[in-house]
Amino acid sequence: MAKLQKSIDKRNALVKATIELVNNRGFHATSMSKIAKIANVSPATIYLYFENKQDLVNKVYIEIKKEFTNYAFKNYDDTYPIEKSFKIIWKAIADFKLNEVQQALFLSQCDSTPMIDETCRQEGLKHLQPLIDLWERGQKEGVIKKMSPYLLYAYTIAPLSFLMTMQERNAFQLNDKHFEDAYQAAWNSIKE
Amino acid sequence: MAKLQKSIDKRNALVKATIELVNNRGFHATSMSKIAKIANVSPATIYLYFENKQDLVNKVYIEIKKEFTNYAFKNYDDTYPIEKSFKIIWKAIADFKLNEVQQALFLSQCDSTPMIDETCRQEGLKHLQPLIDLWERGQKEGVIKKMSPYLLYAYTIAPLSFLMTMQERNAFQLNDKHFEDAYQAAWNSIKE
Amino acid sequence: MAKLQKSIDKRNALVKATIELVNNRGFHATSMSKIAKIANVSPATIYLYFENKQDLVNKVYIEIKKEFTNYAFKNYDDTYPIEKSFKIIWKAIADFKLNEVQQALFLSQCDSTPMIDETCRQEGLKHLQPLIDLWERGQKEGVIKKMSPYLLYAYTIAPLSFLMTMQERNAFQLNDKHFEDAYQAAWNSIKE
Amino acid sequence: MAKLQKSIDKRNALVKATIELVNNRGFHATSMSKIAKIANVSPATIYLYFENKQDLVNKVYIEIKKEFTNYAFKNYDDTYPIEKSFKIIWKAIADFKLNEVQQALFLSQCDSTPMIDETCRQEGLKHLQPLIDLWERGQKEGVIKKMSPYLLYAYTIAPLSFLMTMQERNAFQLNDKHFEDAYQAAWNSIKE
DNA sequence: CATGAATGAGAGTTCATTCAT
DNA sequence: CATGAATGAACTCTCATTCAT
Repeated sequence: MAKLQKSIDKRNALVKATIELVNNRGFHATSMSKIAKIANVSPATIYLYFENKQDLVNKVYIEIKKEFTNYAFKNYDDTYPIEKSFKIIWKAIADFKLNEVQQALFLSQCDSTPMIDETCRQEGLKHLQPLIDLWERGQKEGVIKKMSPYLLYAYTIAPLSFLMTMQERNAFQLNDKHFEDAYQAAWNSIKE
Repeated sequence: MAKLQKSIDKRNALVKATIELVNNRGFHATSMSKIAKIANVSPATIYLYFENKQDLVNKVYIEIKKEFTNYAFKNYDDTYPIEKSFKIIWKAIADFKLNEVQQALFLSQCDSTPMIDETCRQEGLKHLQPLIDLWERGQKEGVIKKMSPYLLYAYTIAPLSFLMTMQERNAFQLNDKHFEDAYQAAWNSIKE
Repeated sequence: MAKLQKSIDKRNALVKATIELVNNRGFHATSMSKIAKIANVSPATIYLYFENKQDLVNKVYIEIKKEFTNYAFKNYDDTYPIEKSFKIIWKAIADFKLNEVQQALFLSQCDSTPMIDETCRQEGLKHLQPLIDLWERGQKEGVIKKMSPYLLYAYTIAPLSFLMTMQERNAFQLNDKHFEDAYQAAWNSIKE
Repeated sequence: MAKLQKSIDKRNALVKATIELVNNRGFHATSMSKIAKIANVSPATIYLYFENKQDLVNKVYIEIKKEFTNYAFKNYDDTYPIEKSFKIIWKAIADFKLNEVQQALFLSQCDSTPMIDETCRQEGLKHLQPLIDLWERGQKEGVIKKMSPYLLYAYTIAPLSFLMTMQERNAFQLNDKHFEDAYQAAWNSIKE
């Protein structure tokens, strides 16, 4: 195998191991040596790819956040009407949270604890702009309620994080009906 | 001062210190000696009141959760009509998250990380039963959509946690208009 | 044994172990765990008495330097004539270097490497003032050559460090005749 | 450029980097990778020229020591009278310590710490033989005091190391007058 | 000849917890 | 009831060294 590929593989293994451990045990119980063991490398090797533990978790956060936003807007086309556009994005985000559970859980934990540098968090937010823009257009067209985008986010996207967490903890199982109900609830809460 | 009172004061100081540190630095950066220092006691003293670190954080979680549910239902009276009842509870919960920010933030962090024992989390959930019951009645009366209570919670209460976190990070400032918008969004998402 | 005494004993054991290791292996090969092992305490215990490794070695340096100057001036009385005074101090210093070999070697190593903070070194120098003053008086009385005190020190005290090091390395053995020769050489190099 | 020359250049760069780091940071803070970085080579390259870290510092020591003795005796001619000969050698040594400060500081640090193998130190001493011989002749002619060569060295050469260190630390600045004073002090301490 | 990637071992330091007082 | 001192274990991170290329 090419040297470069081996490098990429190792880095990926480290990222994966970090996510897995933080999700299952929490950041406080995620040590560099555990990460190394799961990724099948020496602890010292981590420091070839990341400056230190904080840098590791920061970079993982940013990368996963980028994956998330790419996923969210992958089918989005701003020529569609507002509600259709919103539905496409909302479903994509819901899909991400249900299919890429590990990544989504990791983001959720980062977003509600002080384990990530503030600057990284800001960085991660930028890529949501298309959704904000869509909402603004929707408000101008009188299709969407005139509320702060924070409220719009709180009532359409944030609930998905909650549901994903519950599902992960086996509290309940999301089925197609739930999924449809959830979309209706989201749309009802923001439509004019 | 009575000996008993001094004991209670110390325990309270420990609980407060734990919340403060977990909120500001995160669980991973909250050490027993830091807690002791902030609470103005010796590290050894913690072990007079709590078995170990896990027990400390578990007990703090349960206590705050109890405060939270007491607060949520303090004005609730199950003879009122459904929507009025829901509004009372929702507003109480919103008040808690806006006024008792430290406690609410702590709960939020506990609920989205593996820092609390699963049994404690279950324990914490039980006290929400009156709200579940209210929803069930509402559904029977045809006032509230026939959705899983997890969905109802996701779309009415979970958004408040998100908004509180944003407010805490100075991302935005909740005013009365937001507050009213938020209630409408919550109600719209679950009303039949 | 009293608690305080046990504390003092532990600190002393740490200081002694540090000197021993730095002398025999060098600063680069003196690890905190080796120090702890020789002092018969846990590595963590070191940090009850010293902030970190640098602080440990800084403090040891300053303490030994103080012992050294106390020793140097213990029989000194500034009413004696210049040469008698000088001889008393010189002999005291020579005695220190020959009798308190470990301490003297440690100082010597600190003084010719960058292992000590510059401020500590300055601090250590202050206590030599009486010797500087004596030389100045001697120069005014025309008994001592009008040279920089650095030169006076270089030709009277510095040679003793060299001889001590040689003796420690078993290169040669200082006897009474050497001792007398050395004093004469020192005095000849600075007398008017 | 010839391949051989490039090799020599690399080795020289390594030697220079080692001296620089040991002088400025101390042996304890001089790592192989830092040496490599400053010398602009890969860490692995060091091991093409030196067996390991100890071998590197040993060899640098011996080489600089050889430069030092070459310098010391470069104008020496054993047909001159004793004092003239001594003066020539002393001034050469003083010149070395003032002009080749980096080399001289490195030797000084090696000579007062256990960072060099004992055998290397012995090796380094051998080349001083002409000075020892000169002193012996001087003693036979009754020009130089009948003292151990260790004492003669201690009072003529060792002070120069002290002065050089002080100058390097900006404690004071050697001028021509100091230089002359120093020679007189040296000679006075050993002349019959 | 030269290297960047890799690593086991060990560095300094902090931790949760205990215990004599 | 309360403590400061003490510690073994574990932490993050760096080191000297090796090896496939």
